[in-house]
Amino acid sequence: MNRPFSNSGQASRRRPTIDDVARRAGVSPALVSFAVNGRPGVAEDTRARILETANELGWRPSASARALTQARTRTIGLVLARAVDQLELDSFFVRFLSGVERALTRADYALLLQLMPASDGPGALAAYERLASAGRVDGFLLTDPTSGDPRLPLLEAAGLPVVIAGRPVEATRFAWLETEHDLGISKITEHLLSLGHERIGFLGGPESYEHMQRRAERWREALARANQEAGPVVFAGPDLAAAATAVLEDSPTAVVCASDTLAIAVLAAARERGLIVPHDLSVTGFADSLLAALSSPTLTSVRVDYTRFGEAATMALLAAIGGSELPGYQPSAPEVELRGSTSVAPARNMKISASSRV
Amino acid sequence: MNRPFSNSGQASRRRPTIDDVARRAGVSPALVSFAVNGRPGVAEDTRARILETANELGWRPSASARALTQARTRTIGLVLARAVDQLELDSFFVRFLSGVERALTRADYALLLQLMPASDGPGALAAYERLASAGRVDGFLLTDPTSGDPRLPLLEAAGLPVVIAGRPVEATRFAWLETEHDLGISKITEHLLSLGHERIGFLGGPESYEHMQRRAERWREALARANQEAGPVVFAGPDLAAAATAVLEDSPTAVVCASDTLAIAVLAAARERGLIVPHDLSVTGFADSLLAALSSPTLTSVRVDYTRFGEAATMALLAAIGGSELPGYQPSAPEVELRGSTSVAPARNMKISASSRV
DNA sequence: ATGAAAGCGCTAACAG
DNA sequence: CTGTTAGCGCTTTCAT
Repeated sequence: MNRPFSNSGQASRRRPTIDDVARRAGVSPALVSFAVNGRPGVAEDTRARILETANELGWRPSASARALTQARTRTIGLVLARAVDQLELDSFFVRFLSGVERALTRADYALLLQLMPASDGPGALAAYERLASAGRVDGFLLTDPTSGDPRLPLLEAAGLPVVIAGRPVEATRFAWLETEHDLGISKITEHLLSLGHERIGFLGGPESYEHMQRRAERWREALARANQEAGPVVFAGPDLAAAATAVLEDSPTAVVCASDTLAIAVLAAARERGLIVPHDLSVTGFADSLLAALSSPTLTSVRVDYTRFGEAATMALLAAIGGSELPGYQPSAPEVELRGSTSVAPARNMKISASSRV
Repeated sequence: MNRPFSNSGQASRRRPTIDDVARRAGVSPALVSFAVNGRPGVAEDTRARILETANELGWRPSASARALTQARTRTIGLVLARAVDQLELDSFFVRFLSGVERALTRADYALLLQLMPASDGPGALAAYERLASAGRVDGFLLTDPTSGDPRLPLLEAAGLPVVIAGRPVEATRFAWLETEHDLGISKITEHLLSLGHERIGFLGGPESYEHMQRRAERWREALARANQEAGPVVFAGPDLAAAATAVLEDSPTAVVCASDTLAIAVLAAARERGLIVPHDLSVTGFADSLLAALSSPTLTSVRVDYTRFGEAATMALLAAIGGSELPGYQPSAPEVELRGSTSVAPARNMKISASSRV
């Protein structure tokens, strides 16, 4: 099936340069530069003539030349170190990315994306190092901060602007911002409590992630507030199915999952165990992905606006790069989307739950 | 939750330049350049000393400066114009991307990724135009070719190397390569036929995509070979649920879906209709995503090696950029992964299907 | 084997 | 308002 037709296109006529435009418009290159950069001090008609000429020639300033003179590439870097299987079903990244792009496009910036096998920790570090020392990007967006995150010292040494999308564990001089994702866990746990569940488990992703620890914490706190003992806690490794099976071992009546994917895995594990969801077991997801609406049963899940998060993080980074005041970010509260995977606790199936605080 | 600690890091000491390295090593800048670029004609010990000095200073050639002199950015562009919801559950892109990155990293190239709302057709075109005319990339990778694809003339005019990941509908001078994804549809349709199904429907994604048309075609051909009439055909728009409902209207006993997501939607629609899968209805997916293994029932699906596809496409593009011979690509045959969503046709539930050709 | 010098395409003082 | 002159950091002839 590999039948290339011919050569794949050569840059025949060379791209026009600012000199071509200047000559054609009968002005100096400098004036062209001023005109296209919207600087004051260019006669209106001259500016118009210049822009028109530029258009005729299809000329735009070369990003490379510009990068050299301004010491700015108009590019930011994002290194994603997660297993392909993980990324694939994780609505976070796609949504986050689309927010990033939205902010970037407005500012005429571009995104340099580097994907890395999650296993390759040193590889990811090297990627940051490479991009930074070659001056390929003006700054980095960091996601998934961990405790003892090795990227922080590396990037502080590199002296590039960085914004962390998430909450750094150790102190850092980098700006960071975070959603109220953990509030979603509090809410959904409280919801389960209000349904009468008395044995609520927690299934998280990799424990090294700060956001996973925090979600577990919120779950624990919510139970504590209700004077309940914590149910089983499992942090999943690569084998989601095994983790899902493990969390069910202690027979919880409900499991709070830190992602929709994990929740789907629990649904599958429950089925194998002969449990009917939500009759015998309530399960909640996180992220409210398309998955949640399509699964069987549909998934009660937490919705967080990751697109706006990506947008805000990017705006913060652009501000840091430009040396301007960091814009504020007021995260919207996560919402619990009630669907078919949750109901009153098994022992109380006959009762009517009076107060469903969500 | 937005509590930046302080300013987000300024480039304190300026990055070292080639002159710094040259001075420190007691040679000329030119020699440093030769040394780091592995050119012959540099004494071994001199080269060693230079490289060591460069390392001490943490110096690497500036990508911007290099881009200017070599008229090459070492960056390729990929513009993705799909709705976030679509991307989110589509294993194609993540896998394809990871293949792209694999090839890129080896060649010390980087990826400029631009995400676009699918709705914004002109926006995507403009994105190509912007990246090309600013010389931000050395070439483009195109996915999802459509009939009358407006990107082709635009990019041919731009004179940049392009490789199409997919099969262009109209003739183009760009190289292209394609998986044997459609063979997967033939296989899976034949499998359903071997199970005795006599009313097999097809649910595809947007019909404008060449690969969707082709899959539908293969499905139809497989039925024709078996002297069967084609069952219902639906190409889904944004509302997957509606499309899934529509394809079930004519009561097929099996539905071949062009993606796992569509298949999951059919599972949901079937449930609503009171159909038991696979007892009353067989459903097949495409892409063999994690989803297929986690859904309920698990999904019989087609596995295509999209990672290798992304890698091959990228290698082809790099070859085109470098002006070297295009490498060959021998796609591996897609495999059908049998799972719980398919079984013998309802009318023949009592029979034993003798020959399961997969 | 090494160095000097001229650009790559643009922007940024500084003059006029 | 507009043009001239230097670079930005690197690569690349062309000498030596």
